[in-house]
Amino acid sequence: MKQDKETAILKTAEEMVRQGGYNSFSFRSIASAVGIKSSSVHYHFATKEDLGVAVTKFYTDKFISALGSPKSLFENGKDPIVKYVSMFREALEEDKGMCMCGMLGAEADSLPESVVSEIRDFFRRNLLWLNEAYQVKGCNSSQAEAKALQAMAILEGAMIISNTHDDLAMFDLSTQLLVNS
Amino acid sequence: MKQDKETAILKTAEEMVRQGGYNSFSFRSIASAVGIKSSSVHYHFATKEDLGVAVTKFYTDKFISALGSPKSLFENGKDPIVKYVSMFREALEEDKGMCMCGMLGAEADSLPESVVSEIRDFFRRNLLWLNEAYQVKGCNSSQAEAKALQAMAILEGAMIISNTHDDLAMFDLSTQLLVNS
DNA sequence: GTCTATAATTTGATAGAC
DNA sequence: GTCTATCAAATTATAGAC
Repeated sequence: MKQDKETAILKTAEEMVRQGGYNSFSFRSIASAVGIKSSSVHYHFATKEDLGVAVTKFYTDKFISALGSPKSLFENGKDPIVKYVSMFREALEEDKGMCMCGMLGAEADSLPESVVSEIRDFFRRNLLWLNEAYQVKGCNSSQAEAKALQAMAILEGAMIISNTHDDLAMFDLSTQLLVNS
Repeated sequence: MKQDKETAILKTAEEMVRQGGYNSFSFRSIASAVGIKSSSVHYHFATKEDLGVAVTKFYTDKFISALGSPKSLFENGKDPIVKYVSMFREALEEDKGMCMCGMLGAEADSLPESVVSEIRDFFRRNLLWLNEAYQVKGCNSSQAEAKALQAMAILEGAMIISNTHDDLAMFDLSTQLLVNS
């Protein structure tokens, strides 16, 4: 696997944000984890805001890519919503903490506007995906839009509760309505 | 309204946590907002962990008290779930940011265990309330337990999404299944 | 690209006067 | 209870050598 320093920095930042939020990572802690000095992190990302924007884009692109298209999932006999739920579940299971944009969305009031803009882009793209998924499953456009938002809310909330209690069963019970329908 | 310094500190801390999380408040920022010096804040709460525990208890007690009992709400012709949803909505509307324990729950992996324990207590007491509410509305014990958890998840997630977009309509659409049933 | 060194600020926390 | 004064550590960020 290709692993240049820039990617290593982004991966480390992602992990730290998902466990403790925007204020829980520092240039030094990332540098230390990657095996370089903090000034070298600044070489790749001039300011914390720049790094915040970059890691949010990094996370969103990776997440959307891993999903595939709702239509092709459906055509292969897989329920795209079940797939979507399992993506969140795996993130919890691997002990990586919260959905990064759920975490940052909670902190939005205290974050730079450029970062908030990227968080919104995460939700916009994910809601589009879910909307398409519900239409593939037979919903009309207006039903699909509402269901997409409701699914997103359930998943973000389920992550919070499950993360707090370190209990995957709470995630499963919270999201069972999404999986059985 | 009685407003001793200790309460003023807790109120300020609550507001800051709800907007930016555990790492977004400092002894100095609280002191400045309350009109005292940081050493005086330390007089009331020796360590940040102590203050974190205290503000979480403060928030939970206030939240539960404001709810009233599901049974008496129901007997007065009010749907306890509708009341519960409106409590979260008002918090968003007054621009106070996230549910404090939703915020802290997201950050749980990086918080002192004593604080995490209080966050869990918030969820435990709220899930008990919701459980009772659904039983009052006619659910059996097992249905009520699942519905309580699902309602909590929807509300926490709806707050994240609505907070990110600064858009109450997204909260309303996310939670409409709770209100219409 | 990475390093050393350092600046300027903020942080949690303490000692001791009043 | 609140203050002044202070500390040690951590923070974001920059300058300049290699």
